[in-house]
Amino acid sequence: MTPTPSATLAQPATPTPSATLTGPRPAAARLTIAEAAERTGLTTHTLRYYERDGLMLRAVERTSSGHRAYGEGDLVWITLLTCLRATGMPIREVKVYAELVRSGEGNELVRLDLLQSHRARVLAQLAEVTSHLGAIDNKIGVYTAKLEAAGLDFERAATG
Amino acid sequence: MTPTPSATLAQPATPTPSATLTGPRPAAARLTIAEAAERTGLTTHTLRYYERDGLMLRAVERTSSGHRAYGEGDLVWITLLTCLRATGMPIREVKVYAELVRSGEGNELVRLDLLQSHRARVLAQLAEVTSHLGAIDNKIGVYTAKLEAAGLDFERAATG
DNA sequence: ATCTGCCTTGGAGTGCGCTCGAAGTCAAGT
DNA sequence: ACTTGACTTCGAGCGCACTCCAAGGCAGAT
Repeated sequence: MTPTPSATLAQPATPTPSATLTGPRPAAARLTIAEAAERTGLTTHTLRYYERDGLMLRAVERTSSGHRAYGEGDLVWITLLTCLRATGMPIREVKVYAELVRSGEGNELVRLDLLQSHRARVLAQLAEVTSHLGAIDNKIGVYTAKLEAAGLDFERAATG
Repeated sequence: MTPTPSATLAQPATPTPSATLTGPRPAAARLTIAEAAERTGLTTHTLRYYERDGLMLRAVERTSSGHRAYGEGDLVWITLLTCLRATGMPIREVKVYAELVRSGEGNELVRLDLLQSHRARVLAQLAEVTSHLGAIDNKIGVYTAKLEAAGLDFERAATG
């Protein structure tokens, strides 16, 4: 394939000055945008779009050449984003949540509220979809019965 | 409110020549588009859009003045449309289904296939949403615990 | 030195599903 | 006769969430 993509970035123990910015741990692995895309199931386009749109907690780190370098924390956050988005939270609301988290401690109650009302909406929507699915199941039952009957007719005709 | 809206249309036993077109029954009640909208939960805009877009089985009947007059069959069909749409079937696929039904008997197997693969997709999506909801529930649990702990601290501080 | 390939940016484009507006018709009420 | 209000059509507009493009930068391989 291609040469190791994260050549300049993933030097496991390099004492880069920015290492201390992320935390006390020496140096976490950094991923290129393509790798992050693969891990998260999003496209690179979408990852850039999310960052542009303010859905990330902070700007993603960069290598010396300006390429994005995703850390473990970024991936964890993107995973949460994906949960919220996949359950139907609009981007504008995800953004609100991100802003709350970004602004630090003290608003946990607001965040909880936001998550809980989202949860309620999701439950309602699950119930609705399930009920509509029931109606579709009925329809499927009708067609199945119809075709089974036709099948019997056919069998009778073929056998008789 | 407004005077009886369906004045010209809903004359229960009028032997209008078009009555026989719908079926052997004398005269089914006909609804204005506004009434149909109210019953189905769609807007009048959406009802017209669906018809324009070929989602209806046939053009909705009209009064002498050109107004739409929805019959029971139309409402039943719209209800099915709503089930399909609410479970995430794209309009283009609903259209395919409508075309199958429109083209008469003989393609029941194809219709069944379509409904069953839709059903499978819906089940998959329900599972996905449910699983992501679980992750969100965890997050909610974390915040709840955090706030409960803070609440205890607060209580201790207030009491002590 | 040049080629390859992944990355960067800002901005434009796409697909879906409505949603709305303008201009006009019709029937009933005053 | 005129006003009101619900309806008609056609076509444009909108919000959402991507998705893509053009032009360019940088690093490693040949």
